[in-house]
Amino acid sequence: MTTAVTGTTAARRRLSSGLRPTSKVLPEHARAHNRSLVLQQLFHEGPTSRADLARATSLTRVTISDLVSVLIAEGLVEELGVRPGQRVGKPAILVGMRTSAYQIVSVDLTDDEVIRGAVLTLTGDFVVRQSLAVQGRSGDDLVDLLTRFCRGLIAAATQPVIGVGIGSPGVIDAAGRVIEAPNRRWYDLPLADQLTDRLGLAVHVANDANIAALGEFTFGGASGTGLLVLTVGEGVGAGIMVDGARIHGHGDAAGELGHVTVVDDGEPCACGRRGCLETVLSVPALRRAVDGLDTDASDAVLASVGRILGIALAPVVSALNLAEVLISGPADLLDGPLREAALDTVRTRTMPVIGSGLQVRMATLDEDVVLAGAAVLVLSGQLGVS
Amino acid sequence: MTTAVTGTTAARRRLSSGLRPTSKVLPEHARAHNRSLVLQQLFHEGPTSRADLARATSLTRVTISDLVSVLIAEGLVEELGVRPGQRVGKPAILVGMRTSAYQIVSVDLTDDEVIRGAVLTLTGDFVVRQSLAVQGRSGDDLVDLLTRFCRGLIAAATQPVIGVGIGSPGVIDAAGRVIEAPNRRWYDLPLADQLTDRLGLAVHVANDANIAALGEFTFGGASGTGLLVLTVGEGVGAGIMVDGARIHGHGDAAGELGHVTVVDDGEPCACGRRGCLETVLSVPALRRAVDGLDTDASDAVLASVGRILGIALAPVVSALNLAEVLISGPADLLDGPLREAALDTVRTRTMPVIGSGLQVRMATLDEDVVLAGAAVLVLSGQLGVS
DNA sequence: CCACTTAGTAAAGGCGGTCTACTAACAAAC
DNA sequence: GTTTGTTAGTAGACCGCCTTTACTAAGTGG
Repeated sequence: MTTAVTGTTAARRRLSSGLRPTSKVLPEHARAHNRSLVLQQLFHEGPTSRADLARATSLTRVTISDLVSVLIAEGLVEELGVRPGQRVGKPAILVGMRTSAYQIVSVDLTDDEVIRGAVLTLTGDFVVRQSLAVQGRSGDDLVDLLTRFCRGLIAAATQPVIGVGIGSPGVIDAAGRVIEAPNRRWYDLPLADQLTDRLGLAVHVANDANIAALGEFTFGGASGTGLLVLTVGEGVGAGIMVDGARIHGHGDAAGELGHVTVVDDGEPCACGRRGCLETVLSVPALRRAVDGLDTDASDAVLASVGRILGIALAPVVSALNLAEVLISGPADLLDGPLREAALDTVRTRTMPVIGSGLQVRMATLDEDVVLAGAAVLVLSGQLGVS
Repeated sequence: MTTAVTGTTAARRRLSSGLRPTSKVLPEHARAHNRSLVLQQLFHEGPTSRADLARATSLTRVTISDLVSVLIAEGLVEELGVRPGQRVGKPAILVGMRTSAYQIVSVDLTDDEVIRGAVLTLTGDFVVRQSLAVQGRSGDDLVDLLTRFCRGLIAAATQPVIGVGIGSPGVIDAAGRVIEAPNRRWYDLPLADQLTDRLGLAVHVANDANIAALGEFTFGGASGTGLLVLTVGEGVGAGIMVDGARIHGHGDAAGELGHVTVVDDGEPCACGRRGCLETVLSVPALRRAVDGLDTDASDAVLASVGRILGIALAPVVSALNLAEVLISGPADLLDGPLREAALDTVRTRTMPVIGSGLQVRMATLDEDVVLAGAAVLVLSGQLGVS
């Protein structure tokens, strides 16, 4: 039964929608993309022959040879001799990324009192660590201090530095402009641009909790198609990757989970409201809650916090169809009844399709997540690798 | 005070992470991209001169002329004569997209009992509507019926059809393969490919609730950088756009909000669990809840559902830093105390940065959201426009 | 030793953009 | 009425990027 209703329903459409900033693409951008493809392959699969690169990227051997020769000339890639193991045909010459020939400078501004920094190889191995007391500095003073700190790290690097990555609390846009970071008294500050000028080196800046997800994705082997990394410290933050990309959000404030109300009429929060996730899940709050309790009682408390967390996570996990939730912070508090209760709660509060495949586990990079994430920021910004 | 801690912390990294399917880019892809850029501009801004297109895209006038001449040859674009209004210099010739010279076929499979379809112009105006009783068909039978229905719509089109868009319940991957749609008895069915073969036309298939977000984005003027469209009908679903892209999720099941537990020990749900969002927010549930109540009592009930919804949405809004939540469904139930309570609840349960900019309003496309969204699927798949 | 296989390179060709230089068509100034 | 200046659009030369085709190089296996 086919009802034909030739209609003239006037569409009430507003076609002139917001910004659509997609910009033009030139052949040279295609080249850059393919170049990144080669580096990505070498980065993740290790030494590979040109022919194999061609097969993996579906580019021709000719193009690969050309790209590789440029990368070799730049010093990013080197020939590693013939591939061992006998096969038919001409033996392949392996080429590999010179992951220890360049280094990355990473800075973690999460802590209010101390700047932590490191020099890393391209594979995320730590070469040098430094830290510096903030001593109450903020605003421009802090930028100056940060600049000096970066210079020190760059000087401490034992190989050429390809860029500087910085993870900071606050709302930071995709260009590395700090929209607001109250604790640092930074408002509408083009931090990445300023530091790029001062250091003469590419500087990338992003929210600390957000890039923790990048760190776990690239160096922790986490999902990428559906990952939430919950950073539990003085406060609670989150970084999310879905469909292979980091989520920024409408106002670049994605991941601000710490101040979602989770307890009605709960404890007062530093933000002025009550019952925020931070009032139960931050490290100080947890320490206070379990202080002086025996194991059983403490486990019960931690499990109850885990259930609260699970209730808050369930809608997020469902909405985004996440594959993994990683928790980053002190394992003695988080990696036990709390984590298990959170997982159970999310599972029971979501449909099987969503919950059954979900993992809730501890982050693998511990207190280095943010430094690792900042390194990924540089890797992906400078080399297109992550 | 700089503490140098030259470290050898062995990174416990697992670089060989999951799939990284980014594929090669050729100059012709760049061409296609730039072509879409031109169409996008014409689609949203209306008739434009070649010179203005060049300025808007930052391509050169030469390139624009070339692209436009191809588009004219294809019949997608036409010259519209000299731009009215005197200015210095040679008068510009306006070119515009021939939005009514081509049509789109859209199908909405949301309803279990009736297939709804339409022929639309490229700007989303309805030209023809048809519907067809399902009469209990499912599985391959339903595919056959759907095929015939599409043929009928294509025949009913008054202009050449550029593609077919289909919105269906269930889990559907990016290639239009139905992973599972239990109500249709479709499991692991390459629906888009099959129909493309049978119809000889590009067919795009995606989850109905997911593409509702696309529809509201393109034809409803919604955000695109942070949008959640909640579809309330027999069930409850959602579609999400963040950072300009639709979210698919790890298992292509993003947006499955209907079966998140929101009431502890609540009503039993069709899914076998209890207290799912659907048990309080679906249209049948709402109708039952307000049946026979006077206005005040009914408003109170609706507001309480709104609060429940707000509690579930708050973590999602925070995590994604959404700009808008649109509710699609019967306005008499949804657009009153329910919507207002939901907005209030989200505002009070999130930090000001997140909640203050948030809008919670009714969707603008009513029961045509899914058809509109399916049209956007085609527009964006075939022309790169949305 | 010779066929076969695989790796890598060289040369020619096609596509896609830019840059430069041109013509076309108007307004305003003299 | 001519000149000047501005803007729109096009033609040709050029460069970058990838492909196709054809080649050389270097091994295995009969």
